[in-house]
Amino acid sequence: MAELPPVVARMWDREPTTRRGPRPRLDLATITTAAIEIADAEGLAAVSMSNVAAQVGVAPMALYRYVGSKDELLTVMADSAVPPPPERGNLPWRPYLATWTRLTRDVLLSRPWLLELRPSTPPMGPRRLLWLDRALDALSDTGLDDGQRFHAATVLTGYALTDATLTHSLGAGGTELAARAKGATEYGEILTEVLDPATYPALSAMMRAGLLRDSTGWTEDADFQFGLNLLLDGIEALISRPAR
Amino acid sequence: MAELPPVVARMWDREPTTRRGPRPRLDLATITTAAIEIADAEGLAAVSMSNVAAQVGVAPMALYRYVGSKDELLTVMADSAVPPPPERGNLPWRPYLATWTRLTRDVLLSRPWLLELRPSTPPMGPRRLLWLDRALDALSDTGLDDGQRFHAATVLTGYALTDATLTHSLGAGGTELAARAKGATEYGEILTEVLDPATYPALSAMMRAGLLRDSTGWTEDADFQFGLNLLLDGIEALISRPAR
DNA sequence: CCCTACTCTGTACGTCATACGCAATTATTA
DNA sequence: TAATAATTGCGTATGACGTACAGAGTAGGG
Repeated sequence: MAELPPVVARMWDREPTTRRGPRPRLDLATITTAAIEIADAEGLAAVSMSNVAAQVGVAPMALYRYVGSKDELLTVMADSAVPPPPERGNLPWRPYLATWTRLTRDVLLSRPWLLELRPSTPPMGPRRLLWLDRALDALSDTGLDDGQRFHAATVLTGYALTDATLTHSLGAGGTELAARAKGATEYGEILTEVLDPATYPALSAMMRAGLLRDSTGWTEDADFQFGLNLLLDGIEALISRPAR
Repeated sequence: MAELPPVVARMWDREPTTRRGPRPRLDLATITTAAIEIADAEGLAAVSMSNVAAQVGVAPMALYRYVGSKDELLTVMADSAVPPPPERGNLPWRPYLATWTRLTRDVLLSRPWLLELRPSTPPMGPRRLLWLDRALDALSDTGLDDGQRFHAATVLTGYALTDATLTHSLGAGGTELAARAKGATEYGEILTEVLDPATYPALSAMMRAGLLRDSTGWTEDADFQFGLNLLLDGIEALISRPAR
């Protein structure tokens, strides 16, 4: 039986019920909520141990009774910031996974600081695992085996993340650099200006043809739909293929 | 015409050729190479302005004549660390994009610190754009329009990134937290222990069935292949669909 | 009632990014 | 050739940050 890392234990409320010493004035959820509020309001850079401690009315070092390090706090935040997954209802796998993936992307866009958080650990928190569970459940009628379903979900998550990253960086940038190059139009202009058609034939041709430049009728939503259908087509092709 | 951000200009050697003042003792490439060496050897955390400056034999503040901030340096690193894309030869689009995606993943796994790097900007460096160009080029015979090809490439990149992240975090972890939970086996054990079958029916069933636990015959490569074929199937379905 | 485990706090340390100003150096202009 | 202007490299300084450590107070177990 594997020993649980301390933070994981606290994420799942696996603390021993009775303990000595003064009763804790905080719990992990309070700290996490405060940290998330700061991140929502002022960005991830403002999430310092001092700021979080001030937000919950405690000295900075007190937080270390609940979290082993700032990194652990960020890990917990990355899980708690995720809302519950959508209800399945009696939707077939394909439309359910479509909204599932879209909502995953929307969460990332509504909390852009989640994009700056690179998970150094596979998901182990209750919220993200709940999302995973629902995706696997949606695929349970399809005849795919465990590994296939697991990876289908992984692929969809990855797509949501990629699309959110791209959309966000083309939209309202956060960094100074991104602020300078904000907007798909300006990005296209920069590329057009910098690319040598000899070494970048396909890309520069595409740019000169006006991709990303004339935004007439362009909706990022259509782009998302496109890639999503691509993935779902792939899954469908896999399902309707004879089992091996 | 869009003004180029200063670092972008330097990445593309768009500096005026003659300038006053002392001749620069460095250039951006030297600094970047040094920074990459440090990241390769000691990890991204060891890439501080002081360390990089020491590596090239200069005072820390001297670097700011070449880079506007540490963030910019990281951006440039993220581009320079990427090798040239594979040659197309006369491969059809599908096998070419298969190795293209696999190599993308391999690059990320051979330089894990690239995974920790948040791309806050769409790719604007010469190396990454070259990769993009080759993928677009491979799709040029397929009858897909510009937007479709662009997004197909995006999807493949995203998949490589997702898979590399997962593989890396299940393999040799970097963080303390990941070190504790290293290995797919132990990850599976943790999940099995922590999941309540009532709220996580699909996932806990899958775990009890032994996914991720008995690694007999399990190769991460097969997993990668699986997801990749899924995507390529999706693209293929799109190609053979009548144009709209 | 004392001991023991546990919580919170204040202080302190080392590191980091980077703002500012100065001296040295070179191309341009007079 | 001499003066000017631009630009580089460097030293110093600052404020913020993560966190190690030690002590004081608190509550349950014996």
